[in-house]
Amino acid sequence: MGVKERRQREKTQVREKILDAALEFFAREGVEGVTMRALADAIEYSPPVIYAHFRDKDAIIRELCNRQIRGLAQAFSTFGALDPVERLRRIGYAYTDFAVEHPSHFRFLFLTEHALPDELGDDPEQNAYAFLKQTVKDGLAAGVFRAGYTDAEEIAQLCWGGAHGLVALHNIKAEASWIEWRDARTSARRLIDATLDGIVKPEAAKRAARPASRRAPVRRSSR
Amino acid sequence: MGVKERRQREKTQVREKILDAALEFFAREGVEGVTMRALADAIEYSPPVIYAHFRDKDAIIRELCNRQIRGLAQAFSTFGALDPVERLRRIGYAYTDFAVEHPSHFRFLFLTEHALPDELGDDPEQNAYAFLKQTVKDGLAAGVFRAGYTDAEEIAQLCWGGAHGLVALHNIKAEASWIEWRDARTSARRLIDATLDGIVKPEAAKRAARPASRRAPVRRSSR
DNA sequence: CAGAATGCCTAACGGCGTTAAGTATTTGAA
DNA sequence: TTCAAATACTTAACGCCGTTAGGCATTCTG
Repeated sequence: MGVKERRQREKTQVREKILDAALEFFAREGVEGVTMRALADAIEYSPPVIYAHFRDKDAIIRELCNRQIRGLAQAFSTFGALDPVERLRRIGYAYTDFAVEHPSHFRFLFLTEHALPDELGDDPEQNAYAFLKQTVKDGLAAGVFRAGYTDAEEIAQLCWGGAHGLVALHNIKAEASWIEWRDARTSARRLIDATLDGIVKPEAAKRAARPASRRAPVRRSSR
Repeated sequence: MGVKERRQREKTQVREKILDAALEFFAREGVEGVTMRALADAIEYSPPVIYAHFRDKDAIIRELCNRQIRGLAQAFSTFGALDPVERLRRIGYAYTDFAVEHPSHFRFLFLTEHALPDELGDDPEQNAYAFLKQTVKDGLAAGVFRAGYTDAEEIAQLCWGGAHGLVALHNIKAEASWIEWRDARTSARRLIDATLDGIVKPEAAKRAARPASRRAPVRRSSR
């Protein structure tokens, strides 16, 4: 009796259709471009069908964002073998790249408040932060930070904040004509470098591997 | 014939009542807590009356925010006599203090996209940015920045981004239980100090006056 | 005192997320 | 094969929202 299996398969297919349609609207027009009625139109069902697959609209967006940020968290983990300072740098770069490449996802995840998922354990966003914090702890153990920086939690927050600021502003104020925006990727990297220079000891920064590719020109323009 | 005057006076009184009520809702619940119907209830008029005073809801919020940020821009201008580096530091501190003290205003101004006012000339937000840029130019003229920092616009954006990041995250993620937030004011100051250390030459940082009050404990907790 | 202008209201429009209620269709067992 | 139960899906609605149309008083102007 493959009935159950077929039904399950059909159900996940519809679920994927919803997510596909949602992603298209979301990437193009942000969270406000995703409406349940437009979604229903796109998948050729009536609106209530969506609620058989997702608790509410927020759950759809969160699923989209979690899928993207999972990749970011995985990228973080590939930096595990590097020197702590260089690892921090790479984490920052990956974060700002994510912000520039997925502005809608970034906005939803880090520029708006939204209810947390029920299952807190395996939230990729949380994992990424935990990885950052672990990196800071490794750095503390290696004594790379300047005098006065002893609290891992605080240092992690400083690093996150340092990487976050510029891409956040760029995301929100990209249309402001009174700012002559520079390339967001390049500026973000410069800010991360400067912040790290301000936090870590000079000799630790020197000690960290600095491959030439790190300062190579970025691929695309900022918008 | 004081009729016109009286009418004008009555009109501005109603306008102020709208703004007062809006500020109360806005400060407590953010932009979503301000609804035209609730506003109408509060001022004891029907909703359409509001449209005789403001083009739309956005204009109300913008007026509230402009009033607050005007104070910030004025605070900036009092730093004009200081050494450029110290001026940058004070600008950053004032910015993050504003973010912590007026979270709803800060969120609307710097964490969400919204239409710009028609009159671009005297936008305080724009003025504040212009002041920051001028300070950077003064710093460039005094040669305080490290090698590689030559673009005033970019440096201004780095400074803004450096101050912005942590308070922005704190504003949006204050409820996230997986972050053990440190005091936002203190952390923001540390991040600003670190970023400046990374951008300006060490001797220029030393040269800048560093009053003891700058590192004094802040007045209130972060929320 | 007529006519114009103003102030203010009720009612509605079209949008949103979400839910209730009902009707087909499909399923699994008697 | 028949029949009840479960499932899939629909239309219609609820209660919000920002905003606007239309109309009734009141007030001002000449």
